[in-house]
Amino acid sequence: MTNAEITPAPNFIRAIVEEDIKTGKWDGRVVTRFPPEPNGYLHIGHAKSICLNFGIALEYGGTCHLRFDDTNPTKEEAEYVQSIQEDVRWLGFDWGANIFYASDYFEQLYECAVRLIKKGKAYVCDLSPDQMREYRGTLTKPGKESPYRNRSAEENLDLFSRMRAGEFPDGSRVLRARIDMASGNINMRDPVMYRILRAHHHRTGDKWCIYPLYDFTHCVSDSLERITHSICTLEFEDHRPLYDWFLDELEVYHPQQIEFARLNLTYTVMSKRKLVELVDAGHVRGWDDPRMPTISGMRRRGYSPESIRRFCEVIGVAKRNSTVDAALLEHCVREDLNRKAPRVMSVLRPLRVVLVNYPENREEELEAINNPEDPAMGTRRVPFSRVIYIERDDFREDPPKQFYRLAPGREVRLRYAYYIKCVGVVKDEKSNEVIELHCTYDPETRGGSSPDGRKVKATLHWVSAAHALQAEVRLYESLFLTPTPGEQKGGDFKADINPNSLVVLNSCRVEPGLADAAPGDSYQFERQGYFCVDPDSSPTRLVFNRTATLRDTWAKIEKGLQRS
RNA sequence: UGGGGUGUCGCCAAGCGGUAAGGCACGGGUCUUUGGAACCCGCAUUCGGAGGUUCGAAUCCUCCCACCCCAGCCA
Repeated sequence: MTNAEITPAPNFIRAIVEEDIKTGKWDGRVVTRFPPEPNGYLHIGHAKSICLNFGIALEYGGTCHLRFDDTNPTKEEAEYVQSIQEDVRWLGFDWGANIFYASDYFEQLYECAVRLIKKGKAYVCDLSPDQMREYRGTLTKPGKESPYRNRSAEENLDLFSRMRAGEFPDGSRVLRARIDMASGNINMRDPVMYRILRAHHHRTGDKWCIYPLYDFTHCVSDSLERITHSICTLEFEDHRPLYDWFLDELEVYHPQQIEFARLNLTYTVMSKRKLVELVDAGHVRGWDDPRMPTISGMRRRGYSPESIRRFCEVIGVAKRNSTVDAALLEHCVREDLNRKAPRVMSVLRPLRVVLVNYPENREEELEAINNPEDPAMGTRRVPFSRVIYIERDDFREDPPKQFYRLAPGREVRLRYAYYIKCVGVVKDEKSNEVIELHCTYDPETRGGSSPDGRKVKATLHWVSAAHALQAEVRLYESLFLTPTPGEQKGGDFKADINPNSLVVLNSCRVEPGLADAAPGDSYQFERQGYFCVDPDSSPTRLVFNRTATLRDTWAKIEKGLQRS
C-alpha cells in the first residue's frame, strides 16, 4: 500500500462523520451500508460507493453492512447476489457477519405500515396507475387528493390485510403515505408504499403478493440496522424529506442520509440500461468483456483491486456532477502494475531477423531482470539463438528524423543480449513488404554493453524464434471514440462506438517462461504495456489481454510528425 | 412556471474571513540496457457574473446567470 492510499483525502462526508464522532451524536458508532439491488452487475461507479462506505467504516473503526435491496422480485435474481458478493470481496472488502436483505424485513415493514395506517398516516388507494398520474399533478401544478384518502383507519387496516391475503388482483390497489398532495416535492405527494404484485421472490418465494417500495423500505431497513450514515447518490436528495418523514412518523431510530455525486468516466457509459444494450446487441462479448466498466470486466482486463481502490480515493467525493478523465484510471493501473508485474519479452507483430554471423546451431541463455522496480523479484534466463523475432514497428527502412530504432546500417541493442547491426533487408517480391532482416551481432556486447563504451540509441525486445511460444493477444482501446458518448449525434451513444476497441493478434511470440502463466496473472510486456492472462487461455493456446499500454513517447512524437 | 442541488486550472478536487493544496493531463529537462519507471521545473494575481459588508472575501450578504435531478405501483 502506498502512503497516499492510507492517507485518505478529506471530503465532506468524512468531515460529517468526524464531527459526529466528536460530538458523540451516534455514541461514537460508525455504521454504513452498501445497498445494491441484485438486478445487474457491479461497475466502477458502484466501486466508488463501495470504497466510500467500506472505507469510512474501516477508517473510523465502524462497520459496513452489505444489504441487498431486493424489493422488486420482477427484476432481481439470486445470480446477481452471488456476483455482487464476489465483486465486493474481490475489491478487498469484508462485511463479516453483516450481510442483510431488505426482504428479511418484510414482516417488520408490514408492521410499520400498519402503525402508519393506525396513525392515519397511510391509506389504501384504489386509483388506477393512470388516474394516479393524473392526480399527482405536474412539476409546476399541485396534485389533487385521492377520493380514497380519507378512508377510516379500520377500513384501511382491513383492506391492507386483504391486500396481503391476496384478495385483490395485481395493480388494483396500493398503500400510500398520507402526506401532502400540494407539496413542491413530488415525492411527498402521497407516495406509494406497497403494491400488489404476484411474482416469485428469490428469497421469500411466493410468501408475499405485496411488496414495499424503495422509499419506505430503505429508511426502515437503515433504521433496523442502526445505520449511522446512510450514504447515497444525488438523485435521492429529493427523497430525503420522505426518508425523514417515515422515520419521524414511525418514531424510530433515525440515521442521517447523505448524498454524493455518482461517478462518470470519459470514453465509456455507466448506466445499466446502456450497458445492457451493449451486451444484448453484441457490441461486447458479455458483462465481463474487458472493455466493459463492470468490475468483472475490469478484473478480466487485468485491473487490480488495489488500482481500483486507489482510483476511487484520488477522484474524491463531492456533490458536483463530474466526469473523470479515463486517463486517471489508466494512470492508477500503471502505477500499481509497474511495481508488481514481472517483466517479460513478447513480440506482438513479429519480424524475422537472422543473425548472419551467429553460429548455426548455437543457443545460449541470457540473464534478464524480472522487475527493475523490485530487485527482490530476481532474474530469469531467456534463450537466444541465430533466428529471432523483433517487433515490426522497431524497424524502418526509411526512418524519420526522430526514429532511433533499427534501420539499414544502424546498430541497436537487443535487451539483455547483444548489439546487432542491420546489414540486409529481404522483401517479398510481389508485395515489396519487408519479410526478413539480416543482421550481424557483436559477440563482445553480450549482456547488452560494449567494452569499448560505444553507445546505441535504442534497446529492442526480442524473442528466440526456436524457443518462443505462440500466443493470441487481444488489444483493447476505449469502447467509445468520444469522451461523452451520445453527446452529439442525437444522443445515440452507440453511434460513437470505437470500431477498433478490440484488435486480436494471432501470431504473437512470447518468452518460453510464460508457458505456465495462469489466468489472471499480470505481466509487463517490455516496452509495450501490461497484459494479463485471459480465462480463455490454455497451456496449448495462450491468450493475453492488454490491460494498458505503457506511456509511449515515440507514439506522441510520431503523431506530431504526421501532423506537420 | 414548482421543488431540490451544483458552479475553484483542460479533467477531478482541497479550501470553511487572513491573502488559491494535491492528483491526472499538458509542456520542458535530468537519468536510463523498457522512447517505461524515477526525479526536477513550469502550468488559476484568480475562484460562474455583478454589486455590497470588512483592514482583509473563493470563503459572509444581495441580485443575476448557467448546468444537473424530480411528475415508476423502479431503485
